[in-house]
Amino acid sequence: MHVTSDGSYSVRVSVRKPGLRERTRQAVRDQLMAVAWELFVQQGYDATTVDEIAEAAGMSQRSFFRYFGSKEDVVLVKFEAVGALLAAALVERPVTEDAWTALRRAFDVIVLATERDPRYGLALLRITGQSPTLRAGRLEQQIRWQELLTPLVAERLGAPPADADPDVRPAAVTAAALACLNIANVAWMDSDGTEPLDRLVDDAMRSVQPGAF
Amino acid sequence: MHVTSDGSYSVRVSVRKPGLRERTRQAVRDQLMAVAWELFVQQGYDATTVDEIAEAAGMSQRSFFRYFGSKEDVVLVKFEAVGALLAAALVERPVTEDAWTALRRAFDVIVLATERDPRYGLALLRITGQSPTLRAGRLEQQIRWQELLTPLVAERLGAPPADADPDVRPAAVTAAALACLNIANVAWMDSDGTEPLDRLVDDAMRSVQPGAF
DNA sequence: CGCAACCTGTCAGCGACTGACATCTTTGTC
DNA sequence: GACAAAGATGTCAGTCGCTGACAGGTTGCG
Repeated sequence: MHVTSDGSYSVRVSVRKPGLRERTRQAVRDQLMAVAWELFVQQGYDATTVDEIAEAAGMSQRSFFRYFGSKEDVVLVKFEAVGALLAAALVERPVTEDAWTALRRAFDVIVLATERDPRYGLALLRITGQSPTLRAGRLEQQIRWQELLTPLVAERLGAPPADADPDVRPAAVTAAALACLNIANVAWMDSDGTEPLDRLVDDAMRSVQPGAF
Repeated sequence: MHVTSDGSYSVRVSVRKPGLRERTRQAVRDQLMAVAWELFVQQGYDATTVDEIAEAAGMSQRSFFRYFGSKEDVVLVKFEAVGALLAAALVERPVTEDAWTALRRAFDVIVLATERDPRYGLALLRITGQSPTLRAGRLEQQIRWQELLTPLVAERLGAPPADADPDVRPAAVTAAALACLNIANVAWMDSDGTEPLDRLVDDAMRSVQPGAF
């Protein structure tokens, strides 16, 4: 909040147009991500130091950390947006669909994006699979997705059958579905993108889906 | 391998009795874990430095790292054994049981251990929930469990229905079950151990179980 | 114009972790 | 019991990720 000379307040609402400052900031972020990406692909994640990235982008290490909270963030931010996309796709599904099917269909946004540019997805999975830190970070991101999707799944499941003070069902269903997605992704990566991701996700989710046994 | 003066070889087989050396080594490890545990409980994981742990155990920081690969390992080794226990419990289940039920029953070894000493389990979950590093490490451990259990689940599922070059079903089922276990554990912790873990695991796994919809 | 907000680099420091070296004890063998 | 290999330990120095504090420059806006 900023107090003007006449004593009135001008509160910044987030509906303001980007402004040059923020746009440059985002541009730098993007460039930093691009530079880091290239280095990671070339020499691996662990073998690349933050100093290298910063220097390649023409700035000090300290400035790098003003744009990203940590080294892994440069990669992991790529996953952040996906959570919101997934949630948006899920609410779009017709209410008549059961939770499991709706989740499967929501995953299509990932499947389609991957099919559109398999090499990018492949590289992303490979890089994030390299270091334990990154593997862990990806899992953490999945937890965020889960937290985002669970309330939406809860609506579809309806009220719990009985007392059940803490209803674990929505979280369980969501987590199970995400686990399937994850398995499919790994299998897809292991096949070098040969196997159709579409089918892998289907297989994974069908094998757990209600009525499979 | 050791070459003796007459030119013969004496190869050490791993079937040797513990020996004082290994026993002391294990004792030091245990003591290190105990000391660290106490410090973590008292002042938190992040607020505790490796130097503190080492000093409290009467050794140098360097020596600490000769017993544990990393700071998080001191806590995470506690999960290592559980994987083997889980696998052992799973093979014990009758072959007539379907994979999902067998997994549920295998999880009883965790449920029972937790009910026997709830405070320990509660503290363990709380500590590992503190730092992002530890949360991530716990997830990594679950991946180990998954790798251990997947082949066993594969046996129960039998041959894939058709071609299905890479059969994702065993991994999917295993991962989904572990996800349920995880959800139940978190819910149990959130309830401060009030809710019976037994029921939470049941609820979580039933909600995903085949035939639930 | 002038001022405040923002961005920058530099320096210093912490904490996790590692390699190398020297020292001392234990262990197995003759 | 002497001897040599193997193991354990401490110290030192160094890397890397990350952070706070300070000083100076640039930009946006009234």
